[in-house]
Amino acid sequence: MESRETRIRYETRAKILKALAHPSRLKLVDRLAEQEEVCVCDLTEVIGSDMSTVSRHLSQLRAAGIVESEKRGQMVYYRLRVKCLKSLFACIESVVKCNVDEHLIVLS
Amino acid sequence: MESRETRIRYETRAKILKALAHPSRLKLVDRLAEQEEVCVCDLTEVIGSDMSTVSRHLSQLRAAGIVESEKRGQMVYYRLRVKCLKSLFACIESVVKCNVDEHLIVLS
DNA sequence: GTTATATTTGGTTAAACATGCAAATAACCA
DNA sequence: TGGTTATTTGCATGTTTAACCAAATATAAC
Repeated sequence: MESRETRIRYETRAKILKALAHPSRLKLVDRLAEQEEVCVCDLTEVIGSDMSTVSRHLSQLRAAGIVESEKRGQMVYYRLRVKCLKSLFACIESVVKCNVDEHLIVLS
Repeated sequence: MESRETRIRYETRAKILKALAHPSRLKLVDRLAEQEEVCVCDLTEVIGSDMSTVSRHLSQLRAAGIVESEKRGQMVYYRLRVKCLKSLFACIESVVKCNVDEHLIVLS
């Protein structure tokens, strides 16, 4: 017995977490946390994949409301739309630390 | 130019986020936040999927170090291993709120 | 207008994920 | 021992994801 609202709430949260749940996208967010805005070409260098791949990662972050973009000239600049990432990552890190402490190896 | 440590750090974080990035697993975490420990059978009722499916979701959360389990008798009890989920979800919620405010509909 | 640059989108392919059913385990009960 | 309950695992299936290349779009420069 679950209300439609409840279901949507969990799906919405999951969608946002999923948007963050990829090494390249985490790296993009980290890079955007250092500098107000960065163009796709610079972000592509950071990631080291094909630009089309990076563009799709950025689309996912934008669809989740984590970043926003603005085109100026022939370049597209992305910036973070969310300020609380630091506390979120602090939590993730505490999981990591706890895993390491207890020798629970998460990464294969 | 990326060190092995850096790569592993992002992969580790992504793995934890991915473990959380599913509606059923978020619901499991929410349920476990209300009560010290809950058996698989009760969690299965909360989710409403096949018990085998719920068991696999729980394995994923455990592999990421988010929950831990203990068998007592014929039942297996799961409990949260992480205490900071509240601030993590607060961040996710702030993204949701921001999205709603700006009429950026995240959910199809 | 033509050419070059930045970015996104279409198409394809391989890998990962989610799910349910059935079978395997394990513990308890009679 | 044999039967019941709780949980996990093997297997099959359909869905989603990630990646790259190539093509489309858009803007700037000449």
